[in-house]
Amino acid sequence: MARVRRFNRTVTQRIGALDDRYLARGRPLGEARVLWEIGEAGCDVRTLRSRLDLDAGYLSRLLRSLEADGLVTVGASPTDRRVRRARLSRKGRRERTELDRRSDDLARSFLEPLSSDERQRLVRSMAEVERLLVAALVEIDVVDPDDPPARHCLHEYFAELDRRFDTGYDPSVALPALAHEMRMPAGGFLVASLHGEPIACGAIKLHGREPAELKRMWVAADARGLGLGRRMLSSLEAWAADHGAHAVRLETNRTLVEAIAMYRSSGYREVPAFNDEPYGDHWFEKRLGTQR
Amino acid sequence: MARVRRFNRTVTQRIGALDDRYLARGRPLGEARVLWEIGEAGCDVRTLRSRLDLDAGYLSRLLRSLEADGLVTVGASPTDRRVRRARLSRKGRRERTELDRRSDDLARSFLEPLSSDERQRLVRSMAEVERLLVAALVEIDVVDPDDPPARHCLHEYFAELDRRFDTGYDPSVALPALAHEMRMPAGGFLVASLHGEPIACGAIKLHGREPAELKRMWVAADARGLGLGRRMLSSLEAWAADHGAHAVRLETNRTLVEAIAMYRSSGYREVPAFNDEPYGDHWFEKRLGTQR
DNA sequence: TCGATTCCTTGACCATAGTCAGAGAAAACC
DNA sequence: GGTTTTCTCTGACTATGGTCAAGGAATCGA
Repeated sequence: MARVRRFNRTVTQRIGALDDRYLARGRPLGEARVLWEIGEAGCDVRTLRSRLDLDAGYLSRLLRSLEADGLVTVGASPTDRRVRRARLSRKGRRERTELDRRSDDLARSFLEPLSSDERQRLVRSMAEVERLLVAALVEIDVVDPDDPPARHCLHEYFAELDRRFDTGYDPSVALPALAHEMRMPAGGFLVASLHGEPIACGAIKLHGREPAELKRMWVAADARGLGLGRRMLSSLEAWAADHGAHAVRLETNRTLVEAIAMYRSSGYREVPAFNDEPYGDHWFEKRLGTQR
Repeated sequence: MARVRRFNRTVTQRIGALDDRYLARGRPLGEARVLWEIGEAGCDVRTLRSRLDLDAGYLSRLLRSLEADGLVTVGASPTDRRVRRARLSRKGRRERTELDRRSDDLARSFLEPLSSDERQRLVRSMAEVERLLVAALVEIDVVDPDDPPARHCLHEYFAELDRRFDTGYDPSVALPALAHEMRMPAGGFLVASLHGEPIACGAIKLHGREPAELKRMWVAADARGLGLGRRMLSSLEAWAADHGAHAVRLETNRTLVEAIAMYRSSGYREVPAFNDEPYGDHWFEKRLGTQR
C-alpha cells in the first residue's frame, strides 16, 4: 500500500510535470493537447470535446486561438453542417510532429542512463503496471452488432485485415458473419471499451449442439500488450459456455501470428479445416467446461 | 520507446489526475500540498519553499489562507527569528489525517479489483519502475563529514540505531568514527541525494595496507527498496579501491537484518570479530579488486 | 555599530483553465 | 412547415497558480 502511494507520488508527479513541460513548449498546455488530439486526419469538434472532456465554450476558444496562430483550420463537416471539423494546417502538422519528437526525446531520456538489461526490465515493468491498472478500467459488454461501437470495431477490423493479409481482404469474398447471426438468439457480440471508446471486440455464432464459432476478434493497435486479447477471448468463451456451447472453434490467417500464439497458449488445438473460408490458413478448437 | 511514451501518458495523466482530486477535496491543490508538507512536526517556511519549489510570495499567501481557515499557525522559529515556522493546529492535523486516509483509499482502489497474485505483481512492477526511474536521478558525492548534509545523515543514522537496537544506541559507548577519520587523507564520506535532499550515506576509514573499514552506512526510511543501499555499498567499495584498499570490512548489529542480507549477497563473508565494538554482533569482510 | 544580507510579507499584476447563459444555424422530428 | 433538438460560438465571469518588486524585521559581518 505504502509502495503504491509512493509510486503514485513519485512517478506521477515527476514524470507528469516533465511530460507537460515537454508537450507544452511555450504554448498553453490546453492548446497543445488539442493540437495533438486533432491528429493528422483532422477531427470533429464534438469528438475533441468528448475525448478531452472540455467545456464547449472553452474548446471553441482554444480552437480560435490555434486558428489565430495559423495552426488549424475549422470548417463545417461534410455530412452534418452543424458539426465543425478541425484540421491541421501545414504549420500545425509541423508543430505536431515536433511535439511527437519531443515526446520521444522524453521517453529516450528515461532509458538512456540505463544499461540494456535495465532498460528491458524497465519497459517490461512499465507494461505490467499499465496492463494491471488499465485492466481494471476496461469494461466488456454485450452489444448489438449494428450499434455504433460495434460498427466502429468491425470497420477497424476489416481495415486491419486488408493491411495485413498478403492478398488484401475483401469482405465479399470471405465467409460472412451477418449482424443477425451475432445477436441473440443466434450469437453474441462483445465490445471492450476504455473511457467510453471501443478498443476491442469479438463475436460468437452459436450452432446448437455443435461447437460455437468465434469471429471478428480484434484489438485496437494502441491497446495491444495490455492482455486485452486474452481477456476478450475468455469473455467470449464464457459467453458461449453460458449459452450452451461445449466447444469453440475458429479459423485464422497465417499472417496473424500473435493471435495464433495466443490461441495456442489459451488451450486451442489446431484441427483440420471445418469450413472453406478462403482467407483461412489455420483452424483451431477448444473444448469448454472443464473450468466450471 | 512507444511503450515508455504510452506508460507516461496513461499512468501519469490518469493516476495523476485522480491523485490530485483525492488530495484536494474541495481545497485548492496548492493549499493541500502545503498542508501535507508541513507535517505533524511543523516545518520552517524556507524548507517548505524549497521542497515544494514555490515562490516566496505565493507560499506566504497560501499560508495566510490556511491560517484564515484555522488549519495552520505560523510563528517565529526559536533559533532564528527571521525564519518563520508553520505548525498544524488541531484542526489542521485532523485535515491532514483525512488526506492521508484518502491517499490510502486511492492506493487501495488500484489494488482492490486485482487478484492477490496480480496485486503482488503490480506492486513489484511499480517498485521496479520507480527504482529504475529514480536511480537515474540520485547523485552520490564525496562530502565533508561536517557539512550539513552529512550531519543530517549521521543524525538520522544514530536516531535509527537507537530505535532499532534492543538496547538503544549511545554513540559515546560505541567505537567512534571521528570527522577527521572520514575525510581525506584518512577516509571518505559519501552522501546520496535526490533533488538536493540527502537520502543515504556511508563512510570509509582507510587503514593503509590493512582492510578499509566501512562505517555509518544509512538509507533514509522513505527511500528504501530503490536499490540505493546496494548502490551506496558499491560506490563506497569503489572509493576504497581507488584509494588503495584491497579489502573492506565492517561490523553490524543483529537487528539490522536487511543490511546483513545485503552484505552477504554482495559478496561479504562473515569473519571473526576484528574489533571490540560493543554493538557489534557480526563482522564481515570482502576482498576487492577482482572486478577491476 | 553600521551596512549588507537573509527571510518573509504585501500589493499589484498576469496567464491559464474553466464555467455558464444566451443566441444563431442546421438538422431532426412530427 | 413549424417545433424541437443538436452543435457551436460569444461574452461575461470566476478561481487557481504564479511572478515581481518594494519594504520591514532580524541577523550577520566587519
